[in-house]
Amino acid sequence: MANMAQLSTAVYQQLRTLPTGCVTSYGQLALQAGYPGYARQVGAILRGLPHDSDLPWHRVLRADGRLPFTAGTTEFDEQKIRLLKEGIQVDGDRVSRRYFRSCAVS
DNA sequence: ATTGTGACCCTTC
DNA sequence: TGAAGGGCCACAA
Repeated sequence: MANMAQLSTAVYQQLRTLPTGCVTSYGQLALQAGYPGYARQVGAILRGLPHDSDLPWHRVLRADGRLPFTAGTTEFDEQKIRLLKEGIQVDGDRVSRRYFRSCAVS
């Protein structure tokens, strides 16, 4: 089990540290927040974010690098635009893995 | 108590 | 690369 209240808090805090130009996955985010195995709940949390939130929700993708929304939907376009605006190359409905959290030099 | 439902993930072909 | 199958966990009905 887990206290969802602090899970969301931990997730918010963790997400806040994700630098511009970097992306991560739901699973990684959950892990870094201290809740391994809670990827789905992370999704549920982001789903509940107000549309005008300051948090970089768009930097969270699936583990395989694809966007979580079906191509064509407004949500999909919104996220894609935000990513491109940060200089993250989006190829169709996915992003190259090198953008994943090791923004550090390679 | 059971069942279905996700902005999910991983291992194996 | 990509599909399939199974695992995962909180929540609502």
